[in-house]
Amino acid sequence: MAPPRVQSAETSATTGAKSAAARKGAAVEGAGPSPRDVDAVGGPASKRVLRSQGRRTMRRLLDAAMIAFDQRGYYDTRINDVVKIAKTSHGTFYLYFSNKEDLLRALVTEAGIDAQHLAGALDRPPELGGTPQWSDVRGWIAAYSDLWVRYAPLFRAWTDLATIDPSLLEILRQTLTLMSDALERQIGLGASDRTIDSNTAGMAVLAMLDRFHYMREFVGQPVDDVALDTLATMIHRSLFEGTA
Amino acid sequence: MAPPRVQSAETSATTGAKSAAARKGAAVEGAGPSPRDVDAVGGPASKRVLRSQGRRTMRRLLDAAMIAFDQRGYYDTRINDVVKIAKTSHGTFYLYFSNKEDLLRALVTEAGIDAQHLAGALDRPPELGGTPQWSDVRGWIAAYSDLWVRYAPLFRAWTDLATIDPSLLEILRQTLTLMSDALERQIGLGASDRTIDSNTAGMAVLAMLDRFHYMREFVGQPVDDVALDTLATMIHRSLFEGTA
Amino acid sequence: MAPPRVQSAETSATTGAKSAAARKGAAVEGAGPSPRDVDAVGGPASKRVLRSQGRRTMRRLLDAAMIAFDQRGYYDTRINDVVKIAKTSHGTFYLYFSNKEDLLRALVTEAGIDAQHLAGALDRPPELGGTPQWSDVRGWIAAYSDLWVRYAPLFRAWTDLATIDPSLLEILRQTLTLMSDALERQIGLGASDRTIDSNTAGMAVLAMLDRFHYMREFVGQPVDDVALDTLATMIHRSLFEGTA
Amino acid sequence: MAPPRVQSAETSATTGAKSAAARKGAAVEGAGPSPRDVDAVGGPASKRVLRSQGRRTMRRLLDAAMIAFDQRGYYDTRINDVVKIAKTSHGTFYLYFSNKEDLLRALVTEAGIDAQHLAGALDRPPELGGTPQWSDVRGWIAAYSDLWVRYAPLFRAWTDLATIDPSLLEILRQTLTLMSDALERQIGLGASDRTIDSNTAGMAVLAMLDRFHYMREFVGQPVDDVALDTLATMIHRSLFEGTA
DNA sequence: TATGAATGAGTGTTCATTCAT
DNA sequence: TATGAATGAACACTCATTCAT
Repeated sequence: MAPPRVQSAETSATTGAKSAAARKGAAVEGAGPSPRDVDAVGGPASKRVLRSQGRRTMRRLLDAAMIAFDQRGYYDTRINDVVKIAKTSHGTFYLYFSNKEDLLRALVTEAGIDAQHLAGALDRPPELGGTPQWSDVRGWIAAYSDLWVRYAPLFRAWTDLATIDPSLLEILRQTLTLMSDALERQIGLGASDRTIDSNTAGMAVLAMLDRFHYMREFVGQPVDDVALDTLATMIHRSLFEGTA
Repeated sequence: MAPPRVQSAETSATTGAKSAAARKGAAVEGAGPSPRDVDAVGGPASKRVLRSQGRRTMRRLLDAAMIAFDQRGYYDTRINDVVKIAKTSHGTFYLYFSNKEDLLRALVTEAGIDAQHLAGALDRPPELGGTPQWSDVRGWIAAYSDLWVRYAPLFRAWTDLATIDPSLLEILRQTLTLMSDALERQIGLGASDRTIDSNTAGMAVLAMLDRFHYMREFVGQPVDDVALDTLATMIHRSLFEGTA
Repeated sequence: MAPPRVQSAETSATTGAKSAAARKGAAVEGAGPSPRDVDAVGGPASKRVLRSQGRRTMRRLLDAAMIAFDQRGYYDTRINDVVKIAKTSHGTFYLYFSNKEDLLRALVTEAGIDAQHLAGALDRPPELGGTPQWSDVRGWIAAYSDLWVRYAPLFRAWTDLATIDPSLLEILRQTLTLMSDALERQIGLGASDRTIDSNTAGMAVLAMLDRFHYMREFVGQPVDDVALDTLATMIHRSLFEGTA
Repeated sequence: MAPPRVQSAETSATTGAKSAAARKGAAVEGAGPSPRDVDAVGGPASKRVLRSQGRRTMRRLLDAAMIAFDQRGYYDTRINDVVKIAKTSHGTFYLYFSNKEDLLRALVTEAGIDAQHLAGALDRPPELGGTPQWSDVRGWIAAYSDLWVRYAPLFRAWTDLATIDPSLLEILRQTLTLMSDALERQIGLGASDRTIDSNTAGMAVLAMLDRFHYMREFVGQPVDDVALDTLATMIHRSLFEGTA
């Protein structure tokens, strides 16, 4: 029914960026959107085995939630908003999720899985071996950008998600660490000098990528290829230049 | 949840960083914590002219709010929490602020003023003229770090603040732009090559600094001098190295 | 305070008056209590489509409000009082009305509709054609009296209702004008002399009827047939006597 | 300072009516506005002996209340509104009145005294002896109209005042009875036939006069001489015509 | 006598969650 | 499996009244 993504791939600014990345740099395989079929999330809240109708309803609710969070933010989203968008009823919601938090957890888990794929993809030797090249960096960035855009409502709300419940916080922390560590290892490959602490650097790169997307959106200039190229240059210079 | 991090400058983790910065790099003058006397905020919500007692109560409420936001986040803070911390009554709160949002606006305005001071301080020629040196960069970072720590609860909630009301959003957008532009100008001083779009770079630096603080706090390793040094090196390399 | 006077037509004090009127004078057809079935008020506050259960609950709330307004007056009635009488919950109330004002508007609208029926019934030629006879006048009075008694709590509160919100004021003004104009036309039928301004006279008759009911109730002598007969005589004399 | 009347005599529609009445009909002596000097209301709430400054403050509060009631109605008037208009402070209010009701009682008492004067004035033989003439009736009406206009905010709120507290209710009932009885006696002077119950008639006349003023104001056409003349004719006809 | 500040009981309203059909 | 209706705890906000100066 409704497309599972808040922004359809066709209109997404950085999807363009991504395919550009595929040309310009090395694509990070496996980081693309995992085909999100109806079974993707087992049924976080219920033990019930879902039949196909049930699975469809659940998917509708998840997608609706994503739309609602995108429009009003997590805190200002009411169960009411979600069920209205999903064109279902209040009671039905609680057939699939035990509460709002549970719904959120399901979404974050989905996003976490995609993020872990990305981390896994990062965690492999550079194209030409040895020190990562500009094109490698550009590839990471493209992949991250894609992820960000796909889950923008969750990324935007990140800060608050963390305060909502411990289990959520744990997912977030693990995902963050996973990606940060993967980056750290890549950075370690090239860092000849000891002026740079690769642990710090990994997180700094992640921080920049994450917040840059948010800020650009905030000031009304969504990220484009030019911007991503500049980021790639900055990161490559700061980490790998002169280490040849 | 998070430890109450709203503290006097003397005990702040990164205050150490700051004084270190003063030694290691060039301090950015004027960016230090403006002595926050009782008159700082005129009286954002009320037209009432406040006498000294009234001003003190208002200050108590603002400080209490900062503590409460720090402990539970904006959304989970109840007016009740604020007045309890401020040791005053429910009714008194509404004597000074028309609602929670209004209170938030007052705090954000305060922070915005400090941020503008910082932006102003950034906007001056490097110590030795010409291209900014590592010590200059280290100075910026120290100043920003200080600001972040002082207003951590607000910075953390940034994303959501923006969704709360338009006037708030405007303050945030202006502040962000101001700082980003100041950085952009500094970056323009050194960028000999055109591979880097200094506008993008300015925001990227800001993004990195902002989110890095949040992430480190998030994983339980608050920012320290070592980290800030690494950031300085990364930024300096990415923007000014080889442009001598 | 005042005895709960919201009763079924069968027990109403002036219903006696009305049936008396039917004997003594010409009944004003169509002005009787329209059978107030459950669908009477569509659903003033909500866009929700109500099923039969919902409609019953709404009716319960409307009736309860009438009782509560009768007992304590509009201003001193708490939502709490209404829901207690309706034997429902606080939350349910807000499912049907957006607030106390909205509830009031629904009631006034209902009353307005009945009043318009009455005005319509007034607006027809006298029984014998030509100048209205005493029995015609007695008929008007009986009909009005019935209306007043049925909606006594609203009539009593009239003055204040007008100050509550503009939409309410508009309903009231229209209803008043409608009835006043209908009377004016009737009066015009008989007024041979120009000493009497029939516009003024129409409103004066309405004023007398309305306030007389209130005052008698106020001094503890509810209106009876004797009183209504005297009123009929006064009005008939003042407007139509000697105009044969 | 502020004129003690809500409408100054010069601009009042029916003050014109009154002086007209003085020409057209027989003035009802003693019913004019009693000169309302500063001592008029002793100090209903406090036992304190007021000095001249205190008396002035009290007067300011009473006048302010009248203005506020006129603008927003009794229920929507806050102590705050009153003290703002009186240009005094919250605390001061409670120096003179023990609460809002007390303030209201003071005003109603004032009005009650004026009304009793009017009733007394009514209670005297007609100008020419025997049956009251048109000019007598016109005189009553003029006097009543004056009273109504002067205390319009209270007359308008009448219905609700009655529900506020028993002592208020008592004042109102007495005043109403007093006037109604005076009228009844006048009517009795002329009623040759027994078709009319003079008790009913007295209250009916009062009812008409009272509500007519309100309704005309309500539809935006304040009472004028033409209207009062028509009322006089109607009342005279209904009660005294053909009884010569 | 006057005043700005403080108080807190009382009330309206929201909304996640459960129930009955 | 789906739904409209019902619930009530939780919270925001008001405002008459008291207090301290």
